[in-house]
Amino acid sequence: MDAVQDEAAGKRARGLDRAFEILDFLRQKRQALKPNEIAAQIGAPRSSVYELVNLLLQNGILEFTGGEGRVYLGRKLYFLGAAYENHFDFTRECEATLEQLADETRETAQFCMLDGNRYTVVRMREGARPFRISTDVGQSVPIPWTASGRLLVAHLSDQEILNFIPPQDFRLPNGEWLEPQTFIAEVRQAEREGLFTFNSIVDSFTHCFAVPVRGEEGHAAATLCLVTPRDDGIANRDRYLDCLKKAAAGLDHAPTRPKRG
Amino acid sequence: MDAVQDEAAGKRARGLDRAFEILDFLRQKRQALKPNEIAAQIGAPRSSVYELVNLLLQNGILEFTGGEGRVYLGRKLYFLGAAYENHFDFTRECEATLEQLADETRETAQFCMLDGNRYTVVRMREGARPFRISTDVGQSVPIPWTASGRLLVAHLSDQEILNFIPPQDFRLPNGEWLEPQTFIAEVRQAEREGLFTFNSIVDSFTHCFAVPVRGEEGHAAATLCLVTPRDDGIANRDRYLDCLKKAAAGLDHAPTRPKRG
DNA sequence: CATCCATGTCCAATATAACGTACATCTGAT
DNA sequence: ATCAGATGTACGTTATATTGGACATGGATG
Repeated sequence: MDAVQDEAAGKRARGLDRAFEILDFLRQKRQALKPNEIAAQIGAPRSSVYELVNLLLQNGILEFTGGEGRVYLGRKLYFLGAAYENHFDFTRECEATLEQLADETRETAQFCMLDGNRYTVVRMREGARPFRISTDVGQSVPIPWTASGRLLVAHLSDQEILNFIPPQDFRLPNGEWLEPQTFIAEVRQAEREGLFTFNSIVDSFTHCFAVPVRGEEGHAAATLCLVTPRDDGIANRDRYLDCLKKAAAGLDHAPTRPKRG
Repeated sequence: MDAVQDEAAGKRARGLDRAFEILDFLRQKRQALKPNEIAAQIGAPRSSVYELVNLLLQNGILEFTGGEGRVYLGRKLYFLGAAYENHFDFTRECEATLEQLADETRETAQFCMLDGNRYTVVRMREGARPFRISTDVGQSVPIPWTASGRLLVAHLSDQEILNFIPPQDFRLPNGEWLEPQTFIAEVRQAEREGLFTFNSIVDSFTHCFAVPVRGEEGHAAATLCLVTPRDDGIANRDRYLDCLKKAAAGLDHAPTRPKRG
């Protein structure tokens, strides 16, 4: 379930890698955990985890919270993240764009990016009739499960895509197997059309629309999405896509443009 | 100028510590740097820095940006920081409070916290007549230079304060030496009164007001501040302090209250 | 009471990470 | 052309970080 980067068996893990594995794990769990639980759930030696957790605590990267020795992500990470956000200043424009999209369509609008080799919703604006959205902000999910995923890897070659996406991520949440070649065909189609839409794979009642937000290098640095009830989505398809494209045009080149420097 | 944590000379540094030293350094500089520059400026072996930078790049903790092999904080840090912000959900209330403060006083309002053993402005709302504020958001500065600093260490014993604050931080920006005992006396006074105000040490034309925002443990987890022209500040002292105290009361216990869990 | 498990600490063995040094380019100055 | 500095790479040495396992504790269970 974890440990994607284990190259060979029986090798010692580097402290740095384990440390960030711990941080990522806490982010996924979204709750404070005891060092012991962390060790057990990520399959790392307990003594190593205790050592690393203590180091991270000293650095303010982790913090005690929730009692009983539980730890969670620390304030220092917030400061570092804020510095990133400040440098690549996309938040303000992004927020305004989502607002406008939600106003125009009354549907749920999302701003999405890659998180390593997975997909994540960076910001979301709920629509007029909020329903239970299947993926929360900050949760990272397999790329093939999402419409945006087709766009976010479109700049890679077929082989690079296969190397990039963990093989098990082609197993869909309903248990079905998505042929990588099928996925790649959809990627190429999405690339040509500059959009991708489908009935959600993750749930059974929504339709998803995604368009690319292009960064400095010209490929999709992010996506804008609408998540709609299936009937609504199909009925308003053209209008929704129009709104999305206009919105994306306003953000293009912005997500990777530094404010200064 | 750096390397506060060097215990004994001639010792090897731990990779993790160096890594976070690099991250913190980039945050301070607020710009992309070449690995070589980083090594030179933090006084670390070049080969070590190159190795660590490459590791951090692989993890998405650092990113290439600015060309010429320059690196800066990466997207992964943004995600981790967002998870922290989501867990300790203070941003929304904080933003609203600063807005209100700025409206009521027309002065610059700040929300400040400790960053390790230094002070940093987490969020700021500019007042009606924006002047050049001496400390930007995200820059960390010595605790003794700030009004908030008196409040943020008030829960520590005298000895703990002396151990906590790096000795060189008692050297003020104008070159004067602030006696630690004088500082501690001010801390105790601030603790009794539940506020601290003074003419800024950092510049020569502002007056600073600070009140504590109390966290779960009952001590100052953060502060709210007003930075005003000296005349204005002295003329409106009582009203400003009133606004600050009301605002802080609205945030009390909030900064460390988890949204869930 | 005896057992079991979860939790945390301590310690020695050894795989390896951090470091110094040498080397290869490239650029600009003299 | 020659030199000096800045930048990045490669590699062997050695200090040490990672690890497994022993040990201690406390709560729950039978």
